[in-house]
Amino acid sequence: MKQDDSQPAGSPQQDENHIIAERRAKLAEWRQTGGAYPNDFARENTAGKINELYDVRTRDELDAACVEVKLAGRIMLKRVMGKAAFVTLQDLSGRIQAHVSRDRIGEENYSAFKRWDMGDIVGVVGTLFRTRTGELTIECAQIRLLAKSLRPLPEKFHGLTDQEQKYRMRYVDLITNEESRFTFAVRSRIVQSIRNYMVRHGFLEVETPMMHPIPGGATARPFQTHHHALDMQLFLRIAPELYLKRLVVGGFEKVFEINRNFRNEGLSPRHNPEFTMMEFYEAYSEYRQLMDFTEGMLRHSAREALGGEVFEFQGRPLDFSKPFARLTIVDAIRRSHPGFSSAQLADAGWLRDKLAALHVATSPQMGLGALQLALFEETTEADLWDPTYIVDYPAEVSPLARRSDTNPEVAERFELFIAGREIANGFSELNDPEDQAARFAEQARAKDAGDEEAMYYDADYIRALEYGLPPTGGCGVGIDRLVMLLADAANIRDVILFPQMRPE
RNA sequence: GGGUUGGUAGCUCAGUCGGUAGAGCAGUGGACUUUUAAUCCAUUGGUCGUGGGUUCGAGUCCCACCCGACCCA
Repeated sequence: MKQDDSQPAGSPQQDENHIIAERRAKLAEWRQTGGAYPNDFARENTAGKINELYDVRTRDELDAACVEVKLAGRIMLKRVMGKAAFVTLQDLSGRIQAHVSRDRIGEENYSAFKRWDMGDIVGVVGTLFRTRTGELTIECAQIRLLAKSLRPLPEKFHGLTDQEQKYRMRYVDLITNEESRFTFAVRSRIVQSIRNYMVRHGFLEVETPMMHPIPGGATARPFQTHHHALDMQLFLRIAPELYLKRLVVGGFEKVFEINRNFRNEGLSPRHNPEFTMMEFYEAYSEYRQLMDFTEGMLRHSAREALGGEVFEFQGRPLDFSKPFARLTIVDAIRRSHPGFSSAQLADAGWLRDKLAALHVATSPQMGLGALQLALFEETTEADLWDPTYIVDYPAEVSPLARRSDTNPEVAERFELFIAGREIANGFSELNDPEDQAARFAEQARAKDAGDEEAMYYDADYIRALEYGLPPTGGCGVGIDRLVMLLADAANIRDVILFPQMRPE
C-alpha cells in the first residue's frame, strides 16, 4: 500500500500498482478530450439476443441483410493485429465479438481504441457478418469508450479463483465467472417460482417487522440494537412466525413472507448470520397437508429454475419427482442403523449412554423424545439424501407446535431433509392460548436458567391467540439452502451475493 | 476448539538438496487487416503473509502469530 498523489485529498488510501497507474494516465488523457464518461449512448441490442436471432443465418444471408446493431458491453478479450482488431464484448446476456479496423473507423479513433484496456466498457455501432472461421461478428462503424476500468481484471482464462476474493469482491467475480452469474440467476428464478406458486394458491404476500421488541418464533440467539427516539432495546428478528400467525388471527387466512432472518451465531458453510426464509401459514390446514403442499412447491421450483425435477447435487443425483418419504425419528434411525433395536431406542438410559459415547452433550431435563432427536441428529440426519420428511417431533423441543391428539409427548411437526440438510420445518400450529402460555413460561424458565437460545414470553402473542387462532398449519423453507441444492453450491456463501465476512 | 492444507508479481501458478526470485496472462515498446485464452520480438514489475530463530547464507529449515480453504467437534 502506498499513497498515490492522484488520489483526491481526504479519500481513503487505495492500493495502487503500475497497471492501475497506467490506466489512470489513460483516464487523464480521456478527460483531456472533454468527453469522458458519456451517458448518451443508447444501446438497441444485446449480445444474447443478437446470437439468438442471427447465429442461424449464413454468411451470405447476413451480407445481404446488412443487419445494423448498436450494442454496449465490457471488453473481455482484445486481439489487435496491426490495422485491425477483434474484441470480445460481454453484457448481461452473453458475449459477442466485434471487429474494429482502422480503415473503417478512421486513424484517430483507431489509435485511441488501441489504448483501451480489457475491462473497459464500450459502445459499438455496426453490421453483422460472419468471419472466415464462421463466428458471428459485428463490423464496427463506430466504437466509443463509455467507462474506463482502472483496475485490471483477473487472469482472463482462469478468472478469479480465490474464494475469499470472490466473496469480498463479488462485482469482480460476477464479471469473470459465468457460473456465479448463473447461480444468482437460478436464485432469482427460485424465489420468483415460489412467489408465483404461493400467489397462485391464494396466499397473500406480507412484510412483517424485522425489528422485534421480543425476538420469537425460533430458538436462536438474536442480534440486539437500540432505538434512540423510543429509547428501547430491539432485536433483529430470528423468525417472522409469531407475526404471521397474528395475521392469521386477523383473518388473513393464507399468508407468506420471503425475507431475511438474523441469528447471532457462528459462520459455517451452511450458516450465514443473515439468511432468507420463506414462511407460510394456512388456516384450516394441518401438518400432513403442509407436507403435500411443500412437496409440490419444491417440485415446481426445481422445474422453473432448472427445467426438471431430477438434477445433480455435488456429483450425486437428486430426484424431486418421486413422493418424499415420511419417517418418524425412530424409524429413520433404525433404517440407517439397523443395529439399534426398538427397545434400545425407547430406553432413555441407553440413549444417554450412547450419546455420551458419541460425545454429544445431554442435559438431565431432556426427555425420551429429545434424546431420540439428539441421536437422530448425530447419526442419521446427514445420511438422508433423498427428500425425506421426518415427522412427529418431541413436543418439548417444539414450543409453538400443536401436540398430537394420540400422544401429547409428540408434536404434529415435520422437518424436511434433502442431501443431509434441513430444508424445511413445519407444523400444525399451537392455537390453544393457555397451552402456549404454559410453554412460553417453561421457555422463560429455561432462559433464566441460562439457556441463551430459549424463547422469551411474548404476552402480546398470547393476547392475539386469546382472540382465537383458527386451526392452522405453517411451514418455513430455507431459501439459501434450497438454492444451494438447485444451483449445486457446496457453500452458503456461494448463493449469497455479499456473505458476511471478517473485516479486511 | 482440533486436524489437514494454503498465503510468492495486478491475476493464475512454479520454485528441486538452504546458494543472485521464475513462467504464463495482464502492462509497456515494436511487427501484424479474419483473430478465437491470437501470434511473434523486446521489456517494466517482488518487503516471498507477519515477527522471531538456526545458518557464512532462508521463499525453502525451526518457533510463534495473522489471514484463508477443507474436514471434524
